[in-house]
Amino acid sequence: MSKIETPRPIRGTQDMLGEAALRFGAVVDAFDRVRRLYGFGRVEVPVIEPTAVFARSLGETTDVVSKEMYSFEDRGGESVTLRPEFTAGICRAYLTEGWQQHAPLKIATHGPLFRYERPQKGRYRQFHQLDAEVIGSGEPQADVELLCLADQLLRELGIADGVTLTLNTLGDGATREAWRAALIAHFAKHRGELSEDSLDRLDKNPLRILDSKDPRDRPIADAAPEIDDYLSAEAGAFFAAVTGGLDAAGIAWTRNARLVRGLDYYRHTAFEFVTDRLGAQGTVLGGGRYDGLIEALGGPPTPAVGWAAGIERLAMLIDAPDRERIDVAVVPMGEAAQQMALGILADLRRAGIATDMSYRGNMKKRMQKADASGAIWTVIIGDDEVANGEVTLKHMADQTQCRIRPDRLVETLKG
RNA sequence: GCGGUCGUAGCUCAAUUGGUUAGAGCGCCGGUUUGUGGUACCGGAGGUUGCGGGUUCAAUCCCCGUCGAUCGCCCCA
Repeated sequence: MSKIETPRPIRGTQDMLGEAALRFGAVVDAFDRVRRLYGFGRVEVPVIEPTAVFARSLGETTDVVSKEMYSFEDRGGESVTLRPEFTAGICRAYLTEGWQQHAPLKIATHGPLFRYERPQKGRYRQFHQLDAEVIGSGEPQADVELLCLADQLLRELGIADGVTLTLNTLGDGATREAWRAALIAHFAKHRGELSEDSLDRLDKNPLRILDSKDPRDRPIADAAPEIDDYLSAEAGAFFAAVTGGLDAAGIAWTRNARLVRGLDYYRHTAFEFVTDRLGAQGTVLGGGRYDGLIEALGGPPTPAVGWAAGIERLAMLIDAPDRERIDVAVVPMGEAAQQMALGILADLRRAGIATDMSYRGNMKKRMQKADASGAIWTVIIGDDEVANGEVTLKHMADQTQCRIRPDRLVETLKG
């Protein structure tokens, strides 16, 4: 008989147990708490979408679409894709599910996303994000509110001190086109001096040359035309309203005129919360305004703004959460005690007291497990207790114990 | 997709210039204690040194390939 080979996990996926899972959960819990405080409703959208949802919204030429998507034909012959981001799917739902009637719609979600990339620490093929969006609002207050939400989330996670909000404007459509044309003209003049990567970007994504790390590109990028020189009055006023709102809310920010977006649908506000504690994966939360996206999906002109944050990266930054512990461990000895224990176990749990009982083991084993579980109390049941209709309640830390009637347990433990 | 580093028990790491039964701590299991945990002591299980080739009398160590992790690039949150 040949040995059966255990299948390996797929590259870039994670299995989480113990602290890793607790960290992940702590991030999600904080997000869910804070999003309620801001009146952002929870939504769920599919993990799988027609490929066109992403191809249209992200742009056919972007790396995400051209080489990083998990796309395949389903059994019916339709090209489908595991979502590489949230925004496009949410906008599709906004159009196809009649969510337009709720505009401006403040919504939040979280879950797994998929990109076929080379894995690194904090970068996985199945990764997870938090996501918050305001759809159907062109007011700068929406941008400000989303940034406040992000800021408060980072504060509640205890990582705001190591993180900086960097902010930029990409202007409105006209601004962006004029600036983009000026950038292309500028970079084209220096074609011979640019890195190979940037020559490639010149065709596909010229804005990206601005934040190139290649030393050959830096002087050229630093000498490039500034967005501010192309900003329309309206776009300038919009940005001023956003920064003014942040100042009023007491949120620190720094302007980064080199901050751009890879995806074509962004307008006006672009922002990233960055840290230097995660190496190359320094962006912890990022987003911006994407007024052009819903039209790209065939919908009416609809302003929208949103952000996403990598749960894995946030989970690496927070302090380790306290481990989960139970209140009571039940320790029965013998058949009769076991039956009595099952009743007590059910009663305590129904009363909201976290209670556990080992499936097997002698008393010593069970006490060891009770201790390891972090239980504050143990309920010990042996032949004596069964005979008297009582149980022994022991406080683990004090090592004190007393006999008590089972129907008094809930009251005693809660008091 | 490109370049660098790394891959030894469940985990963190050892193993003299390539040399014979690959070690330790933690963890796990059992015992000292058949109605009492945390500490202590004793004992045990657990490795085809990631996988596949090659060089050599001999490979954890050298070479090639492959898979994986990691760092940077690319991309992106």
